[in-house]
Amino acid sequence: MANIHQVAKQAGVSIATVSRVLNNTSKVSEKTRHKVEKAIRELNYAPSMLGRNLRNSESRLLLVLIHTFSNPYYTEIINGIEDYAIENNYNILLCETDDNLQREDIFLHMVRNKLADGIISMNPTVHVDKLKELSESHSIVLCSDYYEDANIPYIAIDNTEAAYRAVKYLITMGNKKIGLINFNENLLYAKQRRIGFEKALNEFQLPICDEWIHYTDGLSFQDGVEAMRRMLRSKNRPTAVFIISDTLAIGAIKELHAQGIKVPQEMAIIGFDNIAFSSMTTPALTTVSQPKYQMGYRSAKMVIDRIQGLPVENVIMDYELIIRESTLG
Amino acid sequence: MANIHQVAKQAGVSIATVSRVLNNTSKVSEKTRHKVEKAIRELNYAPSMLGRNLRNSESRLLLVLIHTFSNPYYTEIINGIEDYAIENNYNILLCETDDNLQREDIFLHMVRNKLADGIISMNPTVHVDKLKELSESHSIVLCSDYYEDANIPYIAIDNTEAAYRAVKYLITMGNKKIGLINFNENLLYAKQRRIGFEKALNEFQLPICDEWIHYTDGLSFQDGVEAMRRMLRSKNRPTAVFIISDTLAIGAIKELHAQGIKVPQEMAIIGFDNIAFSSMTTPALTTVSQPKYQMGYRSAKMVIDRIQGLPVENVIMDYELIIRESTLG
DNA sequence: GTGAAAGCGCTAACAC
DNA sequence: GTGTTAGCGCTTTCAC
Repeated sequence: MANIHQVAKQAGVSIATVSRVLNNTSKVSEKTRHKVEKAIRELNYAPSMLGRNLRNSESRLLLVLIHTFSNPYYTEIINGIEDYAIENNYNILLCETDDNLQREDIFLHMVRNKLADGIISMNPTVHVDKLKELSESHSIVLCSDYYEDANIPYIAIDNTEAAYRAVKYLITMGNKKIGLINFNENLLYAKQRRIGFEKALNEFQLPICDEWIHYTDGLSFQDGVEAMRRMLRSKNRPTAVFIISDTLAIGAIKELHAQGIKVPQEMAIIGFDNIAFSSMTTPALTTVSQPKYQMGYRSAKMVIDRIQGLPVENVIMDYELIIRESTLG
Repeated sequence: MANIHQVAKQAGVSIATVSRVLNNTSKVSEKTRHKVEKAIRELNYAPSMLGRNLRNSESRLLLVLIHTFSNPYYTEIINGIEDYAIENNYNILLCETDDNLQREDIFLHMVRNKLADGIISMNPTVHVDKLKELSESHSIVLCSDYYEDANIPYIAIDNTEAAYRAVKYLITMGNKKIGLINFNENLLYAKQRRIGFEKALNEFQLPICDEWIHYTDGLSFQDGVEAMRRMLRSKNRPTAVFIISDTLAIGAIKELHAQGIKVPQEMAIIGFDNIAFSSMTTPALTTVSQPKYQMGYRSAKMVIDRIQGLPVENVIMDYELIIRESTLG
């Protein structure tokens, strides 16, 4: 493929002029512009980003760190990130870390190697100290999961409040025995949602019963099945359960079906995240919806602002309670 | 951040030697190697991929073209692509085209601009002529959806045969009235699956009834709901339906639930793709499974082989019928 | 085993 | 309005 020299030669101008035409960066006479454009067409020339990026010392690539592609929670966030990125001439590199610290290291190195200009991390298992250190010299933001004292800009919802609202809704529907299926509390959001859960029960002086609280090791459908199975071993059962993620909740409902327990008549279920499939299940799932697209869009803006040296502030977004069949008798 | 010159200076060697240490490319004495490594550590140096890529005139980036992230069919394919890519020091750029030709153009240009070394296209709506032309000078392969006469290497399953097998299974289960929900036949696989469907019915001399064949405009859950709703308007109903994609099938089942029709007792349903959620629905979905991870892994190998100038051949993979509750009385 | 130097393709400062 | 030139950070050929 042709390079800028050949275009310059063909058009009878200097390479500087070709560059000016390409980038519209300073005045070029109509006549020379036409000559250059003609040469570009004739040679089927496309400028090399390799040269441009080296010269500008930027890659215009953003890293998006996630735990796994297959978690549908991320898809809409990624759409938001991508839209803002493309609007601003950036591309995104989706990085799946799979709980693998070595793999995570590869990705974090990419920003040191100038292969990426910034990072949006949605990866709860990330090595916090490394990220913190990297954040001092590079542009990093956290999306939807964050660390309280890390001094890395983040965008998230108020998880405590959202969980509180969800459980309060279950209470106002007449439930007095309310359970919780939660994930590993190493994750800030899991801890916060448990606190919100307890806050609501305390406010209405309802019991917080250990038999009704179960933790999972993962966030998969199967983890939800198993957690509900454990909960159902007890004779004393809650009439409603708050489940920290939709995928877990869908698994829990599957197990309730299997055991012939009617949802919501015998047990109401409320999830969290409003993933696409939560409206497709039978019964459709009541859930807490985060403004996922917006969170992605704004986190992309945050990281690009940081790259350009602009000041960036933490953002707390609004959430919404989506009421569907799994809580409506 | 330090560059190779500063490391060379600090170590008291030439930049050539630093490069040799970095790339292990020719013999360097133990002593100088140590000096260089020490300097690298002291300066916290990381080589710039920008310089390396320009020099080597490669980006080590692969484009993966998909229609939309939110189609869960792709997630496992992408995992396969990513694994092979990372093993071979490539990264992948996921490109969502969203039926937007302009956006597609941006992505196709990236390979001309040297920002990507190759393309794996899984995008059925792609502008075939452009892709064909690009494929003459660049490394492109097609995964799971392909064009018969395009002369672009592809990897896929035998859709006709797979559909035939699925429908034959419905017949052996005793169904004599079998319907089809299909997608736009501009897509080769949609056409092929319809042909397989008809082949099975013809073989057993069963009727192909227009009332039982419905087409959708999209591949979403809601499209499935609506297609089934249309099918149920007719008094004369099939006892089993072959649906071309799991997401559509899950929508169809939702509508059957809503109308109080029991699956599989009153109507058996078989889907296609074996997406993760197809095992989570109630009833769990019988479906045709493609070896998605392997298809991704091998398509990555194909495109990297092409980049390196190796010969590449089309691949037809095996499929599998996964029998679950939606066809088992 | 090591160094000097050319050059990958581009942008931008400077000169005219 | 246009051309000359330096240089972004690296790899590799050619000497020695």
